[in-house]
Amino acid sequence: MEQLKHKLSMILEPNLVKEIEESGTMMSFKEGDIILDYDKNIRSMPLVLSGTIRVMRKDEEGREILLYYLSSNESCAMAYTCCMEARKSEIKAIADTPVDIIAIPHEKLDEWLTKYPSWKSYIFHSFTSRFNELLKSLESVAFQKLDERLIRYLKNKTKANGKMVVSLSHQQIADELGTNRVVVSRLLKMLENENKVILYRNELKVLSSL
Amino acid sequence: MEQLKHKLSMILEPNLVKEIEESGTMMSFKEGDIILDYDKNIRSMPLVLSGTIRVMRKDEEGREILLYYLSSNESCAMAYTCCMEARKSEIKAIADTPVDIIAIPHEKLDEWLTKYPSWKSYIFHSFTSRFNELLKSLESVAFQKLDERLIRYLKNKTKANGKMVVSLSHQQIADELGTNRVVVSRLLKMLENENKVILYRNELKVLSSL
DNA sequence: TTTACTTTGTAACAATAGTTACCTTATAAA
DNA sequence: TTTATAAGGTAACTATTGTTACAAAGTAAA
Repeated sequence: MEQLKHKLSMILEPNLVKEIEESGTMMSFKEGDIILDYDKNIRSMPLVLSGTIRVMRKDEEGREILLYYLSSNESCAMAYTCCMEARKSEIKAIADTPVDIIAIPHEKLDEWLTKYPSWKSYIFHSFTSRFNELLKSLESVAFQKLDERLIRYLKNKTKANGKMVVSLSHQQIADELGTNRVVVSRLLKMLENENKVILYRNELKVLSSL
Repeated sequence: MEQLKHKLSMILEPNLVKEIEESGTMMSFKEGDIILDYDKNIRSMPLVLSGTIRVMRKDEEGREILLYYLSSNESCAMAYTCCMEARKSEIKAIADTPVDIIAIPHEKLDEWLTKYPSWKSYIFHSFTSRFNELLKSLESVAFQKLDERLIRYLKNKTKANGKMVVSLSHQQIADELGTNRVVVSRLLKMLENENKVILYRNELKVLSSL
């Protein structure tokens, strides 16, 4: 709780931090836990205290795509809009590492917007960040070849999680990139031959040369 | 001006409409005019009264991508975030048809957010819409083949502009889809053979069978 | 009416990505 | 330890998209 106070006080005004403490709910998740799922009602917005959350979206044909990662002090703009408009979740949020969050009840989201200027800036800043992440993804998918996208993916992943080991099977990586396993194996093997990664079973290590 | 009043009063509260009239600036653009350009300071946010605006973004390598179209009563979330954070434009907005807008000065954007609930809903709703447009684009680029993307593009374009004629060269279409001219010519010719479009020079007509 | 320029059509080929099939090697379960 | 299952490696092939080159036709300028 002290950790929370300290982290948030860097960006939010004291009275607001106090209110967050009072009305927010601290929650912890272990790696792989589903924090939000499709079609559930969203009644609160998660604010990440520590760890990394992976946010996915599913299209009409059931194909999933990775939207972005949320790390410390970030919050989910998509969850926010769902809360505000009382819509069901169109996203899934999964703990990519062990995660601590504080869940803000939806009534407060709106109330604080008019009450605390720092909350307003924080929320709009959050929207801007998510927009930019999405735009970068869009550019990546539109213009980059798969090998470049894979490299970008691995870099993002290691950066978000703060460790150089990516604990995923080739199949899982393929799913997140929207391609298939054989292609990922092929490209990863090439990266290994270029001494940019080391491959293990269900795991790979990203080297600094990547 | 009466047209403006009527359109906005459907979604915004009367006092706010009055304020918009007082502090907003009406502007008209003809097809092809640049409404906002990269690296310019954005001091106001456009709210579209009539016509269609095409919003583009350029990546580091100078490649442009189509983000979305804005039609009647819509506003540009990207411009909004730029205004709020006093950043330079990262987008370009072009009149896709003759366009009337009302430009809202940036001081008001923030002020109204706390003052008028309907403005707050309107802005958040606008963010949500733009998010969803981007997500659809992302899904389209990630999962659809080029022929499907071209069809989606033509449908969007005709829907946004309200006419079945698309007045663009194959080269311009290729640029917006991030591919090259020969590919577009090839695919358009196939669509013509399937009686889904009719091709002319610098123009094509979308048929109802598309 | 020449001339120059732009747009479109098309063929031939190259590069990239996706698919199928099958094998080897870990790992977990019985 | 045997067996079953999951993960990864690789080859061969197909499909899709991108590239180059060139011809034909339309349009605008001289």
